Amino acid sequence: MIIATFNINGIKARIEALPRWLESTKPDVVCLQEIKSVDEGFPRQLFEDLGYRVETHGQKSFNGVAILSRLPLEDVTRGLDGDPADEQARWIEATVMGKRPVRLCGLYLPNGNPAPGPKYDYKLAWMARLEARVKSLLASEEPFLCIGDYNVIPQAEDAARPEAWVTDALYLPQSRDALRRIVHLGLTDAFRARVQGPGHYSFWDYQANSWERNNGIRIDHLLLSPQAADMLVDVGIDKDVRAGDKPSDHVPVWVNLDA
DNA sequence: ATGGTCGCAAGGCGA
Repeated sequence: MIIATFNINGIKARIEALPRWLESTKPDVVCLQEIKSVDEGFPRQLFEDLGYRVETHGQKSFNGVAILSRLPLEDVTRGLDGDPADEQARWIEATVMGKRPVRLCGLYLPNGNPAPGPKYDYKLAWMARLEARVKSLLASEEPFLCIGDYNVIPQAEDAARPEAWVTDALYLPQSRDALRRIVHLGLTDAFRARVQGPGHYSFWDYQANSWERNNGIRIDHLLLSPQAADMLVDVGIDKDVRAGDKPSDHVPVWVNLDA
């Protein structure tokens, strides 16, 4: 089963590029981030016609996450526990009913810039809530994945120019510590379980010819529970998508799970 | 490099 994460940076702008990638890759399940649309504005018919069930958790203009799935989904929930006042659409969960049911969490972690400041405080608070949710899921002992745009560069090797990010919310020690704390609860970074070394990125800024210069960062991650990690067959980054017509600034990252 | 490029949505914010 191929499960992917893809920050599409606006569903309306990706109305051609997203189906093109789905048709060429045929993933079973995709978590989307930054749909930048309310639920009613999401072009669900387009994806249903391609064989996907569509579950959205949208918001006007900003944020917004969704799950596309060729397999049945059960127990879909929206929103991350821990702050009832939080109205930003950044979290969706569902159980994917394949050979073996897998709990799937799709997330769009806050960017946090500028740091320090209220946006950075929100990022760190959101990561604390994520940590609590992961602890709870681990206690259930069911296989699960937390995948999406984490807006965190885990290590220097995950940036082409780490020195350019030292004061950025994506790379500040507090951000990296918070992510490391979550991973060390017992999760596996699927990409790093299979691929070592520098030069592997999932985002290239639209500005300053970042793509042409390969000035990228790896911030889109698939974290697997121990039971899900045991099912890991393969991983990949669909880098070529960034060179297509009207691309997102992120590319899809995927895992093949024996599930 | 107090810009540079996008998306949403219709001016300015977010990334």
